[in-house]
Amino acid sequence: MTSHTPPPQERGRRRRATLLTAAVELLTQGGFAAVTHRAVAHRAHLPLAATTYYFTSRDQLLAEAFAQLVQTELTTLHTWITDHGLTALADQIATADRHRQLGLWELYVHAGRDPVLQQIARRWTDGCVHLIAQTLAHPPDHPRVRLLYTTVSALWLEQLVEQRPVHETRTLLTIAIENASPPT
Amino acid sequence: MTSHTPPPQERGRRRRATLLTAAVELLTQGGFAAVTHRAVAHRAHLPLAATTYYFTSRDQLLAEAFAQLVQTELTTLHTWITDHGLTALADQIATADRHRQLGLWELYVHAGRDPVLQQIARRWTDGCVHLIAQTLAHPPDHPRVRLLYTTVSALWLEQLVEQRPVHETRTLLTIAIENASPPT
DNA sequence: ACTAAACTGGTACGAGCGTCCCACTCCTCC
DNA sequence: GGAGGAGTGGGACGCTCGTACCAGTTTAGT
Repeated sequence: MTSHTPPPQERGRRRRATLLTAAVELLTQGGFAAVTHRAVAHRAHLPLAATTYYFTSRDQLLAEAFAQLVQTELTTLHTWITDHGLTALADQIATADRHRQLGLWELYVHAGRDPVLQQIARRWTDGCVHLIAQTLAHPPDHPRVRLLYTTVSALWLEQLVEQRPVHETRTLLTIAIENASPPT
Repeated sequence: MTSHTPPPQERGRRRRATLLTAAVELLTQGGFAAVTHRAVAHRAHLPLAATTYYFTSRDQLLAEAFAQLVQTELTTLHTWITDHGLTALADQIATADRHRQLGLWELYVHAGRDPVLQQIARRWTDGCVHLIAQTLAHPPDHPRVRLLYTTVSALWLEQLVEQRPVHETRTLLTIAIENASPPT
């Protein structure tokens, strides 16, 4: 199994999914280095060899975990924004599972060194931009939308890493959204 | 030597510095995981045991390397901005050593999991904000300055990781700077 | 000149890693 | 119901890692 062809049997597919979930969980808890074959297998309650049976290499496992993480994160963000609006994002950032987010960013930065991951990283950015454009009812390729996303993501990362008081982030976020909504 | 007291002898201090430089270089080339005792020692042309003699642990070595990296990066940025101005930053980002920058960001994200590194990360942000405030002749605690820094850093990271066309980054950067300079 | 501390460098240890191997069992399809 | 592929799981290999050890050498202070 060199490429990614899903296992033909039902149980195999389930096992593969279990491993992937375990990998994502480990990634979001201990970051990057925590995703080892043994740790994944142990967490999934499967023997070690299952990891190499369903994934050709650790890199492939990580890439798929990243893709899945991005996917779920996008849908989570989508429902949150439609429910609470953009400005309340600061609270979402403060509330959300820190380690999960850190794992996501860790992989994002790592994507700079790996073309496969880079593609997934772009998909993430595009997804977020699309999401914001939808919320603001702007065309998705509008530079201001693009800029707003960039700013929001940076605020997010900064809050995540440096853990400054939340109200600062909220203030900055408000200004950023104002900037993105030019005189109508 | 549990804490960080500089070696009393001249040669010792030189060796310690050599090791630190080697660690920074490795960090900027292979990222994070590349900074092992053996790799550092080999690069510094010193025996393995020198690393554990001058640094209590790998964590300490990494922390000091991060601090040094932040320091030099800040001064580099300072001279570049005073020479070429803020808008030309996009070119700087495109020109600069990608791996070096990636290493820096890698550690930045990792700082979210480590209080010691977190402090250094804050110092970095504060330094950059101070720098931008100086350039724009604004008070350093002005929210717009703070926001501009955040946006710039995000553009920087995005360009670094996703490697999109540079002119996009330049466009966004220009808008961001406009936003930060309100109607005077 | 002598002593104590700083320093040196080769080596060893135990652990964890990715990956591979292989005898075995189960399932599916003819 | 038998063959063959899919799946299973225990173990092993070769490697690198952080760290510790220690006999020896250099240096600084008296």
